[in-house]
Amino acid sequence: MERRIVSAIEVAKLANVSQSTVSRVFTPGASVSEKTRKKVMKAAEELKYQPNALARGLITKKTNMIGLAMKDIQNPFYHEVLGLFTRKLKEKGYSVLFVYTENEEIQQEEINHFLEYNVEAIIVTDALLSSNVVTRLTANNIPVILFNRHDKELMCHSVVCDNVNAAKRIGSYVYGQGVRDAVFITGKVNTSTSRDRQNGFIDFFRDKDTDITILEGDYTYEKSFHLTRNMIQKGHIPEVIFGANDITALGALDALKECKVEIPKKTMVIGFDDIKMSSWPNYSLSTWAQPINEMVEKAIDLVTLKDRIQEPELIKLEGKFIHRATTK
Amino acid sequence: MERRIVSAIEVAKLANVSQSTVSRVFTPGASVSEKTRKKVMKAAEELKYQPNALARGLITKKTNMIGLAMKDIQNPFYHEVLGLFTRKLKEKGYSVLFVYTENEEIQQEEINHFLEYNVEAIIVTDALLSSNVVTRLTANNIPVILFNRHDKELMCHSVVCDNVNAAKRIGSYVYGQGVRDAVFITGKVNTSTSRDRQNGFIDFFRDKDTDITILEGDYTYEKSFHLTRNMIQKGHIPEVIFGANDITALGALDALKECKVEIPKKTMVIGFDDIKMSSWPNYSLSTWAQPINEMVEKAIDLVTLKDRIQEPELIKLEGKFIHRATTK
DNA sequence: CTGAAAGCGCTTACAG
DNA sequence: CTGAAAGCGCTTACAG
Repeated sequence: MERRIVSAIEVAKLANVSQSTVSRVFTPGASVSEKTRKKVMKAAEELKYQPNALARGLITKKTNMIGLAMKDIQNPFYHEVLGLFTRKLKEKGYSVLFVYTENEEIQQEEINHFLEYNVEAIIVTDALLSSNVVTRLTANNIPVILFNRHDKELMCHSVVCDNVNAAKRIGSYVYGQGVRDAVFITGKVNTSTSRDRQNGFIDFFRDKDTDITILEGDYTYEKSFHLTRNMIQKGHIPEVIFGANDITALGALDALKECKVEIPKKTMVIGFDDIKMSSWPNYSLSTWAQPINEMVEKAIDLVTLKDRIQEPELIKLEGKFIHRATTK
Repeated sequence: MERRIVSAIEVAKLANVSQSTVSRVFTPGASVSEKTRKKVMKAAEELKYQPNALARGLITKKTNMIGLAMKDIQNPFYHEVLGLFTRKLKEKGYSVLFVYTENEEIQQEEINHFLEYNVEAIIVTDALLSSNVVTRLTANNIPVILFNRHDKELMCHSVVCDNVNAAKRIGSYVYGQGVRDAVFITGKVNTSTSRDRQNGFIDFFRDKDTDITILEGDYTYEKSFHLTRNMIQKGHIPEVIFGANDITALGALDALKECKVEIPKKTMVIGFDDIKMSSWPNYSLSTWAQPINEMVEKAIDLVTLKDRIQEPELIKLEGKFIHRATTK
């Protein structure tokens, strides 16, 4: 049994107009008389007609599809991001062609996928692209947007939270609380987010009388949990642990709890992202909330606005500190 | 600047063959001489040619796109499900057209979206469809698969974990541990998953000397947390709390902890799904692991196998109990 | 405002 | 094994 597609021709016959007219009825802005429009709509309804987006895309070269690539990780932050993108793109009439990638870098294979379907832009979140992939895409006039990542080498747009500044302000806050022994647990060190947060934090303390210890994590809960526990078992109990993201901070928090360290009295814990779980009573983690609504909107603007910016643009947004039970 | 698409014609010119031949080179199984194939491939490489999936889909009526619809919820279980679907579908050469829906029921609007792009099947997870939407889809010969939901009224396939039986076995386990006072916290009561788990649990205890209390939750952590805390504050501390899913159980667990109830000595806690967080040391939640790998595979088989089953099929898979720190 | 016609980039019988 | 041609379902100048 073949899938039967009702075409504009059938509607045209039923409505006694030409196929062109049917097409016009379904093209916003085309001139059709009200009478004709009604006649056509009635026939279309009857036949359950629906314009074929493929045929339309073929001729207009506007597919209304956006490629979204994401790396497969545990961070619920990206789940929220995905939800926002999908919804807001739909509002603007775009569909999302979705790809999960298992590699740190988006592969040519996945990009080809997008290319075959003629997506109008590619949004990459929590993953990177090699520069020749970007070059190729840009040559094809397909804008690429890095979300929550940036890379100076790459000729593409980026939308990020101002991680450096956020980390500085966190540093300033804990210093004000009297902290003289701080730990930063990194995420994956090759990510700009982890680097920026680390640099901002260190930078604030540059000429202060505070010890900063950097522990190399990988954005997983488990790694962070073990790093923290090891540190405590070696006798080092810092006054604050700042995790490169919430998941990292949560791992540290649980390790502290297991070791019966008083929180926040003895040790404060701060994360980054403000994922849903951080607000759970059991955790009540202080964290930096990324302004993901605005971030997603900016990203979408970059791909949908009429006159696209050609120069790679780096958009930084602020966000804010959320004070909960793990800070004084 | 227009997006320029390299077409088969350009490749044909460069390789000195007809456009049909170029097409054949890119059609698996078509007969082309090795010599011609090489010549064409070389030209294609040079021009960075890529067959246009839209044009191909238009003529073959095989778009290789699968529509995936999901409701916007906090449960990381669905994040894992999404990841598995995307990866496994890609392996089989399918793309995923993704839609998040905010409503309990997938709307006509979203389905139209899928229809316009001529998806070959629609997979719906954690959401429902109205029966006339399904009828319309089936009439168009587009198979619909409910994942982790089922509905007898609907003429579509379903892939679920055998929730009734799993809940029975959980009942049997805790009864064996001497439990005579059990609480079940439901999820959204209009979901088959919550209903089945509840029914299985109750069913096991039908003629046993055990009190069963049903608390109506909604699959959120917060609701479950408050339900549990209220119950404890009223003086009712049951011997086991079985949550309709892990998030629900986690909410209950945190409430118990806050009230200093000994776990699992005084009260055991059991969830359902085995999301990643359940294995975190701080929680170490006992739960029922759904066999999501197999479930996803079965679902994909249903849509990709050559001779599709016409009769709506309900596939039930077992899964297994994961014993952790919240049970004796 | 409306119709006839060309064309988007492909696949696939049909010949040879 | 290969080419010429028809056609998938649409949009869009071009006339009228």
